[in-house]
Amino acid sequence: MHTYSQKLNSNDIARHAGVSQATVSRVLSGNSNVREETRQRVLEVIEKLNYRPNAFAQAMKTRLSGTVGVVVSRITNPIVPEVLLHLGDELTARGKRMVVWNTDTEGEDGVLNAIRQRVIDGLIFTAAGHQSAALEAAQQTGMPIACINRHIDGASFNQFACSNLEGARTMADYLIAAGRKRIAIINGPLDRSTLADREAGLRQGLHHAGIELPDNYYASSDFAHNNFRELAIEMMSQPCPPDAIACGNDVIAFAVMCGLKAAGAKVPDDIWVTGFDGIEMSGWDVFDITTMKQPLDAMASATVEALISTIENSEAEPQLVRFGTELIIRGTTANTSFPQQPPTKE
Amino acid sequence: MHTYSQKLNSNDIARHAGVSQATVSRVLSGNSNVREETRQRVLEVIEKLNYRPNAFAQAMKTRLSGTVGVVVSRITNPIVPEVLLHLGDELTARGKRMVVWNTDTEGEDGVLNAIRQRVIDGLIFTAAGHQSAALEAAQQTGMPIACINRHIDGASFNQFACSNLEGARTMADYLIAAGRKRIAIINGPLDRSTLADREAGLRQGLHHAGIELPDNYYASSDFAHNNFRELAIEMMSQPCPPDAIACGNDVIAFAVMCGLKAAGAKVPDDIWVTGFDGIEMSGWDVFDITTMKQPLDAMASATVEALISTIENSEAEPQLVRFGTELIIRGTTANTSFPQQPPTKE
DNA sequence: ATAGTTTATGAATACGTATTCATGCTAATG
DNA sequence: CATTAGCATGAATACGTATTCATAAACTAT
Repeated sequence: MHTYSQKLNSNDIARHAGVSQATVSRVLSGNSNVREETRQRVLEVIEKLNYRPNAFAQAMKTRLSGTVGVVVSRITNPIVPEVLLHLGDELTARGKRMVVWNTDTEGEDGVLNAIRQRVIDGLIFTAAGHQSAALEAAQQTGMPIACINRHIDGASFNQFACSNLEGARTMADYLIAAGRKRIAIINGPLDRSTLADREAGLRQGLHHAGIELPDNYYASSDFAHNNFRELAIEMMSQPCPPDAIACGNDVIAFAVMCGLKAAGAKVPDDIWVTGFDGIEMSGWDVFDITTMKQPLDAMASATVEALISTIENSEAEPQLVRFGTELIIRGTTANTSFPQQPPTKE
Repeated sequence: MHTYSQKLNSNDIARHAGVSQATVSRVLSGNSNVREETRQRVLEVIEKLNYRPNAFAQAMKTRLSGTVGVVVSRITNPIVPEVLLHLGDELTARGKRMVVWNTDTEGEDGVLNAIRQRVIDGLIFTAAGHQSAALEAAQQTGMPIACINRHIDGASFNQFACSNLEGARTMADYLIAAGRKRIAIINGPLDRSTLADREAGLRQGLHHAGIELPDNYYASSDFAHNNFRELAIEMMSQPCPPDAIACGNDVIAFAVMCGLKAAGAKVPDDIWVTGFDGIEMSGWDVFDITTMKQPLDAMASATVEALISTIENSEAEPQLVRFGTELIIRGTTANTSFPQQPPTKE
């Protein structure tokens, strides 16, 4: 067994500094009831001997691990690493560690064990379907929870999402204002609140403009690149194909672009395409997709802050925070003039 | 402070089962010196009361956390989530947790603290430049280390990479056999061993075929999408542009494709493009890039196995394992006939 | 049958910290 | 000046487990 032996503990520091172990502990925890002179002496010894407190002993006493779990459904979905990037930054900046589980392939055993063993102080869930044994278990055990980029009505934990409905509504308004008449929707599974809300926003915009959404202009499918690709090909093979396809997110839009390429349809000459999320890749000029950008950094920051404050003070009441989105007009749509709304936190 | 109170400890179990706490501990650790009847009785009580041992107390005694750290340089680089996916699967399957640090934006403080505090049992490093304070610190403290998708000569830890040189050599051979005459290389920073080895392999192939690599057919740059895009545009604006561009990896190839599109060059009619890595997106048909696929799952599996065995038994001597790669011919090159070598672990 | 060995168990201890309780001390209040 | 309140500190304890040591019981070999 490759372990190590801790050279120093707080007793050693105490001895060297001529104080008791309790005082060392007080210095380290920032307890104010320590004479300044004593504090300095202890800190000097700590510095000189390069002492670090034993995290496990601390965890055992405080029942806090300094670690936060993040549950993602599919880490290879390009938006996920972007979310993880911001969450990780924020957590590290606050001295927390981030452990990640990818439930799509691993299943939920890892998270469930961590919850039961209480080796994490809190849990962040990202977008996915509603059913989750881990989410239930976390709630039952009273573990602090926060959700980012997903939303469940009446939840008892903090949730941070963008204004999916309003953003999609704006997207629809934009397409309509730009003169698109035959707008189609290609979307993913509706058990994802984000996708459902966006679809609702798009439909609202169409309805408001008095535009019909015929069945043959609507398609949805499971998450698999080829599915959306095929849907796009089918969509274009109709006698009267649409002149715009609004997609539930950027990744779907990528697949749709592939399908359009295969179908020989020119973007934006023959048809416009829009996404949602504003992930990095959407700006690559093979895609160059008009999209609605989520402020992931602000959302992640708020998520972490809320989770930590829940951990530190369970009194705070749970809330749902919506973040404004930003329309980014790119090459998959031809009209670049539309009143942009600044991204705002509501 | 939102903590919890552990309802049960091993003493409770002991009392209920009519044994001592030591025996409960023995049952849990799989110690064989326990009568079968006693073991059953204890297990029943554990089951009935739904008891879980306190992980922090265990960690304090055993000096093992059950957690492994993974250091990535930039998590939004699409190959990284694929690596993390496999590493996470493998670690979870072995009952370990995976904590992730993204040093590109966070810096190395998080890892360094974890190393000094010894809250992880081992560390996995993925591809990046050579200099790393975390890698040094981990070595100094004797923490078990494994590297995946990178390689340093004479290292004192296990390393798992694919045959970058041979793979790239095969790629060059393929291009040459298919009749390409003016082969260019666009590569990233050479302090990454993977990219340096691949370039060496490409050059070796060209040299062996007696083909010159003029300066104006070689370009390298930092990792930034637009850089590679510009390089591709420049490359094509020459009086006598190349008829193939071999890129250091798939992501570079994506950017090059963007540049070629902007430059009005048709792929594969005017020019061929190849990547390396075989990441998921390379198969999307907007890209459809001919590439050399790394067996990331096997590599991740071996990495985790080696790390854990290092943790469990520090005796094993460090080794460098190379994995065979697989040529995947797609739409960015026209010739589909080339003797494929099966992916083998050497 | 007797000495020796293995097996099964419990009592006791150690891991390293945070915290409570008790205490001597200083400063403030009347 | 006497009393009180607050401050700074140490001793002792608890967190929950793994492990060592000791011991009794159950075998094995002579």
